[in-house]
Amino acid sequence: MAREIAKAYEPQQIEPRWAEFWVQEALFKADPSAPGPVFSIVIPPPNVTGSLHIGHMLNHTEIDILTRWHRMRGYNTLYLPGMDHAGISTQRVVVRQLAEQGIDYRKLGREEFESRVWKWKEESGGTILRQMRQIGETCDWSRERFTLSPELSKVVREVFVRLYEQGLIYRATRLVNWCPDCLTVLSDLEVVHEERQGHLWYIKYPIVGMKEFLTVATTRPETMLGDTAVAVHPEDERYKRLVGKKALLPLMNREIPIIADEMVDREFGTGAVKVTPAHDPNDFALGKKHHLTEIDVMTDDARMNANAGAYAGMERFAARKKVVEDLKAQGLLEKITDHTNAIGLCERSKTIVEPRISTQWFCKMTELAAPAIKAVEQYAPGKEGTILIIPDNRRTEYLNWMRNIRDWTISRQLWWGHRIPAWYCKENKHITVARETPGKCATCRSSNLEQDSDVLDTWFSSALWPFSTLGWPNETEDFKKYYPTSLLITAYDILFFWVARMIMMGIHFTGKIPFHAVYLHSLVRTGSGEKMSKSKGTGLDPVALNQQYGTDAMRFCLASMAAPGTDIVLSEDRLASSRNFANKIWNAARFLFVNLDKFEQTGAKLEELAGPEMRARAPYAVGGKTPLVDAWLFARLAATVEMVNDALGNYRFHEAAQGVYQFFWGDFCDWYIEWVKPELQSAERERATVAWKNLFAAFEAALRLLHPFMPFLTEELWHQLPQAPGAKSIALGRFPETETRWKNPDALDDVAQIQEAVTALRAIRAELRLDAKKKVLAEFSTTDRATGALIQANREAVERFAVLSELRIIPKERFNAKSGAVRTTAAFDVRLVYSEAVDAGAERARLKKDIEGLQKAIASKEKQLGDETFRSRAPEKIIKGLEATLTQQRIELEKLQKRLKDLEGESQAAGTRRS
RNA sequence: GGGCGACUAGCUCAGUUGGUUAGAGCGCUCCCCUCACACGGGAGAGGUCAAAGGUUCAAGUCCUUUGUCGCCCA
Repeated sequence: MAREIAKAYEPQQIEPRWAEFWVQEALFKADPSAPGPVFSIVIPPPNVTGSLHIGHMLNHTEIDILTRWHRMRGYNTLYLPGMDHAGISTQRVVVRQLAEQGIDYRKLGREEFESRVWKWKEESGGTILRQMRQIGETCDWSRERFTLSPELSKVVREVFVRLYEQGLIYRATRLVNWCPDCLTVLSDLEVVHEERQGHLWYIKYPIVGMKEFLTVATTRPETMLGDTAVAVHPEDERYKRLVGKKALLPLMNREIPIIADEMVDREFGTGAVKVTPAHDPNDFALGKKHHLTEIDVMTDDARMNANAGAYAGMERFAARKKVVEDLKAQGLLEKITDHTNAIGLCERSKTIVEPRISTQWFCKMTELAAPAIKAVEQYAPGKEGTILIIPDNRRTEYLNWMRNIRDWTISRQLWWGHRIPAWYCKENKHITVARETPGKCATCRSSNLEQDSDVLDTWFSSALWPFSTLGWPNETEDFKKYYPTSLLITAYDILFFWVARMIMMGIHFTGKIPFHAVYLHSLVRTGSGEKMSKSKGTGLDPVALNQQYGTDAMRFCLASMAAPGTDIVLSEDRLASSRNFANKIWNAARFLFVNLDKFEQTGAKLEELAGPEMRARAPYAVGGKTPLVDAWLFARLAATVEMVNDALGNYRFHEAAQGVYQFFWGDFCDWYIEWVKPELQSAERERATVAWKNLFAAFEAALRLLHPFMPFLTEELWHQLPQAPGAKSIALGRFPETETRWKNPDALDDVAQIQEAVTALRAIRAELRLDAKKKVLAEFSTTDRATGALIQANREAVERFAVLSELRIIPKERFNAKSGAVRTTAAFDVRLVYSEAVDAGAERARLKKDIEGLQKAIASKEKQLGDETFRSRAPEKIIKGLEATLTQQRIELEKLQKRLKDLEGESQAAGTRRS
């Protein structure tokens, strides 16, 4: 049967087919009752609003590589997909859409709004999950979860109630981070800091009863309208006499006390600061300490309220401008200086966060954090209940953050999310927290109840994800089998948002860690090193790039750059090189299939030559002896397999990817295929058959090795090879393990030596600019008999690789190093017998350079080996190795020097003749 | 302000416990459309490993200081 295969690799033709196949066949559905060790991983739930960006692509590539790898190694594997309801983001999206239709969401009312969001979610939410199917992620789609589903919402409520009953959730009035655009409170983590160029305004506050002023410096003059004190440092000699007196607050004409507190920084501004307890965290603390009044001068959307007197109704920055103008007009503005300050922005809307006094729900963290710290601190391989965080510097970051953790604001003034299960009775404002909607107040039995209107922080439900998705609090089969999960892979920028909270909640509620290890991967940056951003238009769109270069190329590219701890700078050049790799493999397969037709004409059957049972017994021997290059190929394969398994076990994706690349391209294509081409056509039936079997066996094993990185390409090609009856997918095949019988150090050495000879001969050709097709005579000489025999035995291959008419192996005495073009190594000399003149100048320059390098290397070794302390302290192995290398280098140097001398003699002789 | 990281070839990056002439991909130079592949083959050029000190028989690798850039926390 002739196999039709396109000349070039066209991912667009093959990817959709397999993506659909994997989903249709439900190949990756987990079975808790199946045997084998467990590998389970839950997706870091992407936002329901999101679409696949390059960061997901990296994250999912790593997850899927490890998932496929474990599955192929016989693990009972679960990769659980799902989504996060993304409170603020989703609400913002739908509010904006409604606004575009001229609808004010508040007028719709809560219920109607919620149903609109659900409708939006069903229709256009969850793009990412569709994209994940497209890119062939091996999720168990039957176990898809959503944080706001009825099941998971029940878990959220259960957890909230338990924490409340345990005293770990409480309601309090605090100064919180308020986003005037999202109109909700934010946790500390949702506020991002940014350095901005601003000003310091120096404002003169008249002192009551004195003809003096106290000048304060502030970065936010509009907040002065809410000042309730002025503070100085108690030791500050400049102001000691003023403490206890009153200042008259300009513009408001309110008398406020001048207080002393050690919190005041004497170096900042004038050393005197205005105190606005309702609008600044430090001032809030100061206010509590000194029992100051808290005057909130703003509305929830950051306009000045009635407490701001004449400024009421003005937007905060307009108010700032007006306040400054008015102060100036009254002669109370001393000066304005430049000042850089860190301002807090809402992570979502990028609006400047307003510190604001507000009653919210909080989660106590120190108690939850303690065991979560311990679990990471006490990590040791195999130690029960401990968690490995890699890379190591992230572990330190985690511990530092956890040790200084602060209470978490968990309520949000939104409509989209898990509504807080707390009810207040209208009469007495008693709080009732319950799993089911209560009929009566738990305290006063009033039936006049109203549920808290707020919802929970989205991250509150994400924190439960590793166990809520598996059925907790029920002891389900899934929970028993797959929890704790094996691993969490996520980007390091959400270490605190997700990972830390998952660990705390996991341990607290299940008594077990949520995962055994956390691998934190890098961020993908743009060419200029910035974090990719859709809004700035600097993000690469993975979907478009997958379309263009192939998902396999994208996966391989990301994997090959994913060194732990380093950010990835992705470029299209790099992507193209991965695509080229895919094409290389495609064409190697094409070579097999194209040539197979010829072979089949002799009556051979591929199924017999390359079926699974046959492949399993490779490498094959001819007349009882495995051909050198076949032994070499399988030895290289064994080394690669070992390396890849080791690298993947240690999250060293880049090493694994580069190992496969090197094997497939360097060893398999560049050397092996070229080497065995004549064998495949050999008139000797046994030789040809053996070559075919080994070729197929190695290729198929390499496909399985590559499969986790390039699933589509390998699936496509695998199906074109003869497989066992009923074998459905390469993804369910076995990942190669190191076969001891493949190992063969002698074959590795021998082929390396042959390659060295070939390279030397090719180098001479290149230097002489010989026509690539012109066959020339060459001589090979060595003092080592084994080397001579080796080259003799593989003469045909060397002749073909170096395009020689003949390679003569001649004794050293007969080797004429003086004429023709020569290359020399410690082990052998080669020479092209070529009548035309060699460019002696270039040859001399090259020799001199090589000699210089060798001399340097030799000198440093001689110095080292001559040192008694070195000899007494360095390990035997190092000394022996050094000595061996030194001997080789001395031989080589001597030969090169002789060659140089000969050349110089020649040119001198030529010069003499000329004169 | 506190903590962390990076600086290696023109570019983007590897380099696991200190140990024998420091590697890859892209780009560059030269030759070749050889019957799997020009998304290819072959041969090359290119680095005093940011700077200065120190520890050591031995430093890209460990320590200190400096410079430049970046990140996290407050």
